[in-house]
Amino acid sequence: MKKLGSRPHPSASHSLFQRVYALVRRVPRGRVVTYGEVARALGMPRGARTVGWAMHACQDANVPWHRVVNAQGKISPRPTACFQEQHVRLKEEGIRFSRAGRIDLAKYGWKRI
DNA sequence: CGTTGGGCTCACC
DNA sequence: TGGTGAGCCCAAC
Repeated sequence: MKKLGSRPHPSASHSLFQRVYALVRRVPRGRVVTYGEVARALGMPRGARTVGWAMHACQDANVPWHRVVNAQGKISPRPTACFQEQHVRLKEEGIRFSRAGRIDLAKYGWKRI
């Protein structure tokens, strides 16, 4: 018997990436979610890295990629310029960063995910 | 059709 | 608070 684990949509017409984008699009201004939360919401409890890669590949301007941070409440470090852009965008939305560069997920985390 | 690697996470020091 | 190290998933090659 093969057990494939929890798959929300065995016959998803859209790719996983598209489902990631659809979910992230719902994150409201001034709120953030973590890669792991998005992954779990889509039925992949351990697919956080895949979500990260999906965001990396995202070219849809309607997807607020900057509202996705890591489980520590920090912007995932990467050698590209969008690292700083993410910080700027979040601050513009009113999100506060601790001196260590962390976001209070209890306060700014999107509760509806 | 096997490998690779990425905006990750979690469990431990 | 910070650093490792080992899993994990999926699209690209």
